[in-house]
Amino acid sequence: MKTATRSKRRLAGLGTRDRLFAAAATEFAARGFAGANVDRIALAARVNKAMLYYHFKSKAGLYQEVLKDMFQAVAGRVGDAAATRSDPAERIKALVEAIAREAEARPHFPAIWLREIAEGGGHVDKENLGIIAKVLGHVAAAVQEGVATRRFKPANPLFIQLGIVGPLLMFFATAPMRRRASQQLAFAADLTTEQIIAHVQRVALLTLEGKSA
Amino acid sequence: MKTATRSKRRLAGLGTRDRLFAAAATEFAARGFAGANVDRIALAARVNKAMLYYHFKSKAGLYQEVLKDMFQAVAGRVGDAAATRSDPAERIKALVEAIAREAEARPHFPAIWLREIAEGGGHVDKENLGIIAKVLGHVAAAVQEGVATRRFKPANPLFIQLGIVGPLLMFFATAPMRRRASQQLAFAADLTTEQIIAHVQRVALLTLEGKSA
DNA sequence: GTCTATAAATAGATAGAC
DNA sequence: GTCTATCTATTTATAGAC
Repeated sequence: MKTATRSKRRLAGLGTRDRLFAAAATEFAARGFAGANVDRIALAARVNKAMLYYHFKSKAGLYQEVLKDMFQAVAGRVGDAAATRSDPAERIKALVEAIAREAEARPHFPAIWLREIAEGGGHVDKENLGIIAKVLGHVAAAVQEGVATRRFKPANPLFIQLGIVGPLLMFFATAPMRRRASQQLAFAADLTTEQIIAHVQRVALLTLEGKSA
Repeated sequence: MKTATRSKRRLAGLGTRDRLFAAAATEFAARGFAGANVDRIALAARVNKAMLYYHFKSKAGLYQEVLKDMFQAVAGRVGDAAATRSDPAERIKALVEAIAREAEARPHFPAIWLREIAEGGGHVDKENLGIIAKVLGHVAAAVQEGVATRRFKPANPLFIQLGIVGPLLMFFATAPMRRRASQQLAFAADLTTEQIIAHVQRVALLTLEGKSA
């Protein structure tokens, strides 16, 4: 199926504002904020460019909406996952799955997040920074409780977080590149979300439960 | 020390071409290819803008030089590390350290690499793609040998690679963000390269040696 | 190799009609 | 809410003198 067709289908039934939003998320993920082009966004949304300014005020305003939506969605899913498990190990596993599922639900999320990291969080306002800190807080709490009950060895929560988010973001973001090189790299082809989830969960728990250095 | 002073010191003694190159690497890392500005690069290099075109032909040409230098340096260091160890576990550890040391030596490397991943490798030409594949090949070879001698459990080399590169890139790239939030996040402050190296080495070996799923 | 001046294109944003 | 036409600023790139 051609890209235009796929994007047409994804846009079907959405109102003008939502179509602009969806097209913008894709454009920002593919090209970054500076590389994104409002003409292209409007074209992809099949909406007049002026509507973009009518609904979002500016390119920057549109980007902020995309960022906010993304962070809130991730934090929401992670918060739910953490709230419904009491066992620290189960909670870590649920956190991993929550992040991975969100990357599936919002395909623009990994690329945009990687770019924000590369940028040093330049576009991340205080509200979004708080959301990120909350996610890290969930990880830290699970680690701390596991350590308190001797189920985990002491570990820096940031390292645990990096060991979860880093591989997940890279896995999803490299999907197009891997597809392109799949002829040469057999083991890099046809990997599923389930597989990466299981792997990252296993690594996280081995790290927390395994013998220390 | 102010930024201007630091950059002035870093540029001291370099020729025009090298100063442009150094300034460009910093600019591309901070803003990405699209966000980078040739006027700003020339200003930071304290060189006339026309010299940029004289030496590099275009903004894109300059970026390609930076990319090529970066990939070759990483691949070189990783290749050396792999060549001088026979034990698979030692080789994995050496690979981790090689990548981390390169991130220290070329501070622009993590951000640029993260951006290229986010972009789906759009600027990565065939030569550079080959270099990346070679690094992944070193990881795959070490994994395979370890499995053959029963020291490692079977594992997908790509997942091992993601578990090494993902956390390392994130660690170095988030350094500025972490510094900004260090008041709120005690455990995220004052982490050293040695610590992240030791951690990633440990995780990689636990993953390869630990009990499977 | 170095610089000034400027061409040429791109792209964000808005006015104003409907 | 929607669209056309256009303004304006920015920015890559080059011509040509020294």
